[in-house]
Amino acid sequence: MPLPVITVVGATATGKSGLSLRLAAALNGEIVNADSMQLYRGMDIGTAKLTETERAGIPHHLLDIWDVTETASVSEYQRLARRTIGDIHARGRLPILVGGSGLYIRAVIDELEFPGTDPAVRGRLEEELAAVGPAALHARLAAADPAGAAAILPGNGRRIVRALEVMELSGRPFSAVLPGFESRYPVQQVGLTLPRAELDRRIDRRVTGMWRDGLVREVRALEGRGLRDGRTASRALGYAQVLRFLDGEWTEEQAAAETAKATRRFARRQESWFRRDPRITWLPADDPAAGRKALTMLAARCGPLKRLC
RNA sequence: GGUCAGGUAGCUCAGUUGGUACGAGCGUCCGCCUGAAAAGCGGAAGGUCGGCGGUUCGACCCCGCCCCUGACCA
Repeated sequence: MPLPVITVVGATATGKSGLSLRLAAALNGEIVNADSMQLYRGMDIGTAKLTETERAGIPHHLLDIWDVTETASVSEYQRLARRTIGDIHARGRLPILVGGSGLYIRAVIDELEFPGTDPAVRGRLEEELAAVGPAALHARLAAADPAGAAAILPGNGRRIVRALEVMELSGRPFSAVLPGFESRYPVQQVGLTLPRAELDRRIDRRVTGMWRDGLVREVRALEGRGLRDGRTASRALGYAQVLRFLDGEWTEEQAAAETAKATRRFARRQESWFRRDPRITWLPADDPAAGRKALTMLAARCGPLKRLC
């Protein structure tokens, strides 16, 4: 019989970390990070990673496992997270998956399979993309896999390349592996929401705080460890903007303003991603009783809490 | 007080030498999404073209007056 998993999701700055601590303490839980950028070592301030003290003795998993030069991989994350969840279950405790990276969450809790990748094939397709543009590649995809092409907009070069790569490597249409919402674990998902105005205020406050806490210094240090070569890490919110400041392209004030702007945009995308998952139960993040309500909700859904759902 | 420039979408600006505003970027809202996902891609809604009068079949574009902004001169 499969064992349960709790998730805490929602846009950035809604208080997921805080809620997860509360749930972990009350439910004999351990926290599994599902934030794609907190996976990186040394990216602390800009990712609002909980400090050791803030973690309050509650075990946190999958933080600081990648070097900033490594390209992120959902597939690798999926493997690690599932193994971690298995370990937590084996200890008789409750895994709480927390983060704002929607695809990462789904990769863990749903039946998603990621066909392999091949640097040579990928590289060749990317060169081709640069040469002929996305429309031509999209046409080719449409000819081979109409359903797959329909799921990707013609301007989205990156995803077209991946679809062609999957077809070339697997010999199957890309559309053969598109997912539904089939949970792999009995999962209870808690989502935190905020009114836009309040969300934006919190984002501004958070960005200001990051600058005050030394984000620029952190980026400088990471630069020495190859941040600029990192395909994923160098594009992270805050980090990308500080790099442009260090390049003299932007003033420091501009970099901060652009970070807040990009973060607002990101938060909209997160909401739109999570919104369509019907399994999520949403709670207002600005409700002081949100934590208690989450626990009540979980208790109602799962029966006596001691039995872990 | 005078001269000049300018007042067009929430913002920054294009544009028509008079014939229903082709607008663009940003913002906003919405959506998409399987090995880069804090990435990538798309759609929509927004305008009495500063105000009032005049000329004209017809004015955002011409004329007059007024208001506002900026620069310069006094």
